[in-house]
Amino acid sequence: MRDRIAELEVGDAVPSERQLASEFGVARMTLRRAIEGLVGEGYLVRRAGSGTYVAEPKIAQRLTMTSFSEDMRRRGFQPSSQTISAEEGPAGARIGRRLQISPAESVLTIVRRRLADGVPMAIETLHVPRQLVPGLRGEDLEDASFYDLLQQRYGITLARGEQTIEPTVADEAESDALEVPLHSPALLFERTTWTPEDRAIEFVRSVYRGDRYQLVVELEAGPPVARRATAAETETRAGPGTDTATPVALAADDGTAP
Amino acid sequence: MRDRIAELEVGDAVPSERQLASEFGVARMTLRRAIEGLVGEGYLVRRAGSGTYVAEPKIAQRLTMTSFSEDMRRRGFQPSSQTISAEEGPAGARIGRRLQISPAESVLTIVRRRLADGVPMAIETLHVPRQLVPGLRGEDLEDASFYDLLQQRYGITLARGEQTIEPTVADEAESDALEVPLHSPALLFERTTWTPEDRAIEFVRSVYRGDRYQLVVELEAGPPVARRATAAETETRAGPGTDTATPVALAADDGTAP
DNA sequence: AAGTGGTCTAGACCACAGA
DNA sequence: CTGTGGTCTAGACCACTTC
Repeated sequence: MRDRIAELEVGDAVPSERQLASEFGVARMTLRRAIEGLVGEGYLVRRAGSGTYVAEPKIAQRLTMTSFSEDMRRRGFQPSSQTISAEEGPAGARIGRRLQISPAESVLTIVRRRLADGVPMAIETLHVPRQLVPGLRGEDLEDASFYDLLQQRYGITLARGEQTIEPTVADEAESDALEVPLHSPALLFERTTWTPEDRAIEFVRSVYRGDRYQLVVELEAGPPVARRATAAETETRAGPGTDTATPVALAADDGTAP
Repeated sequence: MRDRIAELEVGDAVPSERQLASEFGVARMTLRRAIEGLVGEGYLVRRAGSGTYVAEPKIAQRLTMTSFSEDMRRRGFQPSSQTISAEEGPAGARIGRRLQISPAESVLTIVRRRLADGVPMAIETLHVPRQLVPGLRGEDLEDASFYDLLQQRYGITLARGEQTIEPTVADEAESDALEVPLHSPALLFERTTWTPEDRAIEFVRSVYRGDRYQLVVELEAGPPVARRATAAETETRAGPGTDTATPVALAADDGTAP
């Protein structure tokens, strides 16, 4: 199915469900579910009564765990990367806790400067349990992709992550590296990433300069007004109480009704 | 279906699909789709081979356009709100552009201080086209919900919004109101919200104090490695190039495969 | 072994788009 | 009017959980 639509241009109509079903030798309902998946991923758009079409590449094609490089390209910049330092040592209490390993276990710490069109955008400090990436050196990450390396050299795939975002100001080292004045506004990101088996792979701390980096987020109205009202809930919460939307901003685009 | 599961406790097993189907007098496939919807909304969880269960109320029950109040309650605080000022006047170029109205059209501007457990958390400046909310006064929003007002008094529902997030530092007025030192790190949110008919309803500018407010975001791996590769794309983009995940952080939880 | 969700089939009727 | 997607039906087999 993916191969089939790969041949089409944006805006082209996909053959009808009935036609594709007989072409693939499956029932229409079965083919329908395949299309549903592709619609959910943003590759196709349905128009009732008319047909199914190849979708415009979305500005935010399901922004899930996008890489720095891909994000920058989408914004129209040429991404690059400089490894500043690479060290190895015991995790310590804080990093150990984040990576769910013993504080004594060895951790590889790599600091990279990320640039867009040659302009420094962020300082990224990456911590990885050493035993997960034997042989990895700092230079391996020069202008390269850590996630690709994980996948290709170590066979590690990532499933999910949790990230916190908070404002900060650039300290001396950061303002030097980012080439911004001392105490400039900046965004601090901290992220932990896990494998499908719930093993923590990395803890990353990134400082992005605030004058050049902005998060853009699409909001969607929640499900109907349908709410489950168990006895317990009615006690704890005072009610839905929707007033002005709070900035906790997540887009969920699953193709179903808003 | 919603009524049916409303009677159950968290963790309870829902009757089997076959049973519910005959109970409602529909085919199993039909009932299945109903359940799919509820799973997508986070009310139910399926366990293959075992059954379908009433889900834990999620920490982030589909974080879509959550209100300040609801967000604060979820974080365990008691939200409140103080209207600082309410003025009316021509939109001007900037606000007019954001609200897609003429710069001469009258706009209601309301400044509110948002608190959690009595502690100032944010300063929120709300701009609404006057003609959409005739009779609305600043006091109406004292400890009240703007979205509820829109819905109930004016019959306006909201469909989607777009929001930008960037770091900033508190200026004099902001640091006074937020009770933080001058030039403390803060988050600046700017949001425009639309109705289902694509009419802009509000433009909101919020400054959140950085020491007490943090965004937490769950990341998900994208769709398989399947990518559409049209000729045009191969030219423009240098390739997928996944390296370290960039902080553009959106959770999409639609219950389908990651 | 029985029951569950997951998937598929081969039909059917509907509302709507488009010529 | 024809073709399209949207929805529903009444079965079927599978892999899995649970006892």
